[in-house]
Amino acid sequence: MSTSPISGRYHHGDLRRALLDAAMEMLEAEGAAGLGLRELARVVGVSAAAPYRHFDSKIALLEALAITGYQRFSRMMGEAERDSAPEQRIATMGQTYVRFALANPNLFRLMFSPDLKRDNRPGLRMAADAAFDTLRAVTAALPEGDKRIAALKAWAQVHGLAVLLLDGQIALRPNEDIGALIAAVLADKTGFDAA
Amino acid sequence: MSTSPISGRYHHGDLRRALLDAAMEMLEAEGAAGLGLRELARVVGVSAAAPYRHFDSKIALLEALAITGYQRFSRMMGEAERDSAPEQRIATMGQTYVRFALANPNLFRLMFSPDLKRDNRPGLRMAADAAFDTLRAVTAALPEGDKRIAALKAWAQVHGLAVLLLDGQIALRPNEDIGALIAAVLADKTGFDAA
DNA sequence: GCGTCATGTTAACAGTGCACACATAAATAG
DNA sequence: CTATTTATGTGTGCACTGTTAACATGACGC
Repeated sequence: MSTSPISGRYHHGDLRRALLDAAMEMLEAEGAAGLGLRELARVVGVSAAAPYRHFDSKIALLEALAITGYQRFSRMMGEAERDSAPEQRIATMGQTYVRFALANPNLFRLMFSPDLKRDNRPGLRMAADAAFDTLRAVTAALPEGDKRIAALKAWAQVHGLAVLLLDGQIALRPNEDIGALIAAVLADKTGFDAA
Repeated sequence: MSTSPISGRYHHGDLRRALLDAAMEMLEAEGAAGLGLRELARVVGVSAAAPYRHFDSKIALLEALAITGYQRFSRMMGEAERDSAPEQRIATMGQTYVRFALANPNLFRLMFSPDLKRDNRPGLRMAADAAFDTLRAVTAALPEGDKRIAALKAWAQVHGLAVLLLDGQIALRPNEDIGALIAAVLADKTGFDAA
């Protein structure tokens, strides 16, 4: 926590930042459901109603967290895109996608939470669109054929892998390298035809 | 709702069933977070504490719902396996997987919820294992090569597709047939090599 | 009929999100 | 520099939640 409240003051100084920082920690520690506004206020050392001066509701707070999540995600994906040769681009970005999810499980879950999408405030939509634009840029690097299907397939593979790993559904072998696993799954050429 | 409480009686008759039925409806309507034990009791026409005679906690109730979810899922996947020629097996079961998710969004989400997995009661584990055993049986039908990777890839594809569709992340074209989309993604042979 | 026990009820506790009126201090106008 | 407006934090209260404990009811075996 980088904020120093200078305790005892009536006005906090930068409560919004302090709330966001503490909330992000609580989110990763307990999940979105375990993040309580009152507990959050308690942690930051402020009254229970104070957070409402900065966030309309709990969902608005979560939305702000999700937005910074999209920004981090976007930045990482952008770096992955720039730092990789065109042929490796998709593999590298796939790795980055899954690694981001594994590094920030609850933030990742929050970003894809339908509860947030429900009352779609524009801020979230914009951040999400910006992040996914980075993904869409990869479509160009896809092999020939139906690019939309190929893109969907790549996204589904990567996202499915991330979610299954997050939920502990995939049993990793002892000392197994996750990166190698991701690479193997992405590179696999098996097709499951209906004939 | 198939249960008739014969209103006015002190003892309900089959409260457990009534609770499960109503809870399943509420789950699909509102999601697991929106399912309240008190509201549930109110709907069934019973006091707020009554459900605790049949379920230790809210999480236990959700667990029971998830178990019947796994049973339905297992049954559908089993039928898909039996009713399909070996070459089409994977495609058909993939279709079934995604269709189940789309037909029971919140139940599907609940089944994969990490909150349930956290305090892993044996009943849930068994139901889940039984369901996934049906999936594991398909591994045999996979093409040659590293079967584990191919199985993981298939699972990730199908699960990712289901989750992305559920969360409204995939924009469907007007009048687009979901079945065709699933089939196209599954059949696609694009591999994303790292060289 | 009598007791036992499963299954209901009522009441209470601790916790939550949120809204209101009020207090304080920082910013701004004169 | 003072006066007033505005931003920000406090206190209190409401309606709701999950959960527990003590008590009531009635179904079932003797």
